[in-house]
Amino acid sequence: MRKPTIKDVAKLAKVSISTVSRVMNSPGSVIENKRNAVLAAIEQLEYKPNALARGLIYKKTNTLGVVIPDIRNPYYADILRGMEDASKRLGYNLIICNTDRDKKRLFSYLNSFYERQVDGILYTSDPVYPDYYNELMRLKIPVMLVSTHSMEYELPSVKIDDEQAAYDAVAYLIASGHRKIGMIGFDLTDSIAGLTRYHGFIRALREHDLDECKSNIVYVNDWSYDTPDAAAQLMAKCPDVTAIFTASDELAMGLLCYLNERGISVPEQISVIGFDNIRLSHIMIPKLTTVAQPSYRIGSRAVEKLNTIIEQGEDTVLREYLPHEIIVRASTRSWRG
Amino acid sequence: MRKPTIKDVAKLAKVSISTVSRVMNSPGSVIENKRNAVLAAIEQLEYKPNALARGLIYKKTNTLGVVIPDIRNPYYADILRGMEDASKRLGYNLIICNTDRDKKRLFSYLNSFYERQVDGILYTSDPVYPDYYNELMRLKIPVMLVSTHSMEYELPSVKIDDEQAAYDAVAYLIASGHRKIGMIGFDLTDSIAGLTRYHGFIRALREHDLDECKSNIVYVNDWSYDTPDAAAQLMAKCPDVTAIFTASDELAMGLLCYLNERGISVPEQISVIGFDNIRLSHIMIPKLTTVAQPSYRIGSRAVEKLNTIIEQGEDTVLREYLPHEIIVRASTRSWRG
DNA sequence: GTGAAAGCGCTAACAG
DNA sequence: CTGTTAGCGCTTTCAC
Repeated sequence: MRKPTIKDVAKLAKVSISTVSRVMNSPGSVIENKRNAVLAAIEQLEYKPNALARGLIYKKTNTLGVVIPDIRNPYYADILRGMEDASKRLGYNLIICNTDRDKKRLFSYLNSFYERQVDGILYTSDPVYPDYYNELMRLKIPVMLVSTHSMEYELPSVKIDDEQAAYDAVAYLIASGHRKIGMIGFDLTDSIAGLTRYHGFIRALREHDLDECKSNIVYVNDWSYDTPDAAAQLMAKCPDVTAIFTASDELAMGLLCYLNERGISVPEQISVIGFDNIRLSHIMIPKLTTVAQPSYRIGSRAVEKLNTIIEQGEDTVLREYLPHEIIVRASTRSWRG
Repeated sequence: MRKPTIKDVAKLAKVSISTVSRVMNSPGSVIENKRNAVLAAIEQLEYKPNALARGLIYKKTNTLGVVIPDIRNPYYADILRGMEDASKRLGYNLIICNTDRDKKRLFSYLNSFYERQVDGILYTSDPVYPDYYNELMRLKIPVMLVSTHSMEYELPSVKIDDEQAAYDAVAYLIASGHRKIGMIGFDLTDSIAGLTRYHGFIRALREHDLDECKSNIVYVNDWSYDTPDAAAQLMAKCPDVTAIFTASDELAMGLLCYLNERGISVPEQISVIGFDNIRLSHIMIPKLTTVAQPSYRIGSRAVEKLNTIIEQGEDTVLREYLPHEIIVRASTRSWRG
């Protein structure tokens, strides 16, 4: 029942283990009849090289570690899928870990990545706080920030321009004639999905002389499952809004649900624009207008970049921004002031 | 920049590498002052043992491989989350692979699992076809079937009783007074989520003398993203149904979307009951009645079972069934015949 | 108690 | 071209 090793193959093929090793790594350097004997033995024993032993020597495991807040969040699931496909293409396997944005959990996983000698780390969780950065540096393992970035530190990243994307969403609403606009955003302590999108919202308002809307905003912690509750808070705060921008499609779905229950029709009475373009957004009621992130591409691009860093030591572009796009569907309409 | 090894620690602590090894594995057997010296050296160098080297010796990698159709499917995402939490608790890491239900892709990943010496495999994809079974057996690695099972082969599994769950869903509709019932199901070639739920549907009809509804069914291949399309097909086939059972919540969401566009109100004109109880089902419009699978628990239980098989060689219960439950929300109502 | 040495499975000089 | 040998980093006898 023991798995066959290179020795077993060598014995069966009546050659030395180095010859077996050669037929696997540089077949041309082995004379044909011996090579065939080895190949036959490999076939017969169903031999497959032990990746641990190889990894020990090559100091390369072809494994990437990924830390992600929660795989159940469809936005991250899309990114992960992009990572996975690119990884398969480039010969890596992914060790995926959910951090729940918890520091202990994150550090514990990073430690495990180190021990397992992963070739690189895909960091898709939270901004990079100073102590996180230190921990990451201690590991001496290439890191790629995904859907997050850092201006303080020289860490490579792939993401969209969140500030601009939020700006575009709100500007779209304004261009459609809306003058009373609200927002459901993520906590401002989240400097990536929270603060930046808030900034985009504010900038759009200011540039269009709508400063009075500045306080029409409600925040949720991370990926709240009580999204209708956030909607309720916002509507209590500013009942007269005609359009709402949400920082995620989940939030938008909760909002849609809340408005529907209150008998407020979308988009007739209130327009809603989401963020992310998750796969379900086109079967929401009504179909959701949203700013699309190239989530899958963010994931795959991140792996590609990480791979070039692993192989070449560095990459040309440090902070890479992928284009976002507004997908107009049925949840928004123009407002006849 | 090289990672410190046990040798570095030994040198710094002025002891042999065996002593270092001992303080890590049986600290009691090392005299105190030496132990402290070693501990100090470990601290100073930030030394962490190389899991590859250890794995080579112990023949245990504390890694589990999981094959799953598509991580973007929220049902599987929930299962994965359960797996992940249990894995963390039990000291494993997960290598997650999306198969897209593609045989080549699956086999390629299984092969990679073998080479990487994973301690066990979580198989959450497709029924176990004969050639899949053979491949699995060749690996000589413990396998756990998750949300799928096999009656032909002696493979351990964790899932719900799909036939009964579907039966219960349909029986619930019937008990609510519905007599014209339709179903959107998965392809019957899918012996797990397709065939069994179809059987449950049929049995419920037969036991309640509703055989005339037997053909009110439409099938989709796997997790179709054109769920509204399937809904359209069903409504064309049997426009007079008053209740529809869908084999997944995604399908239900697509149906809800389609019905809404056609101006057919749910549940007033048509009741809808889904399957899975994904996290979003409680913010659908209307909130979805569904048969809940304990998805998270299925994932965590699977890891627990696999762990006992890995550690003890076998488990008490081979095929384990977890309870399902009907969650009544707003998408169904009783029918006054 | 502790160091020397063998070995996990494999690759990579190094001779021949 | 191919076998022998020396490791990769760590654990584990086996003597001392």
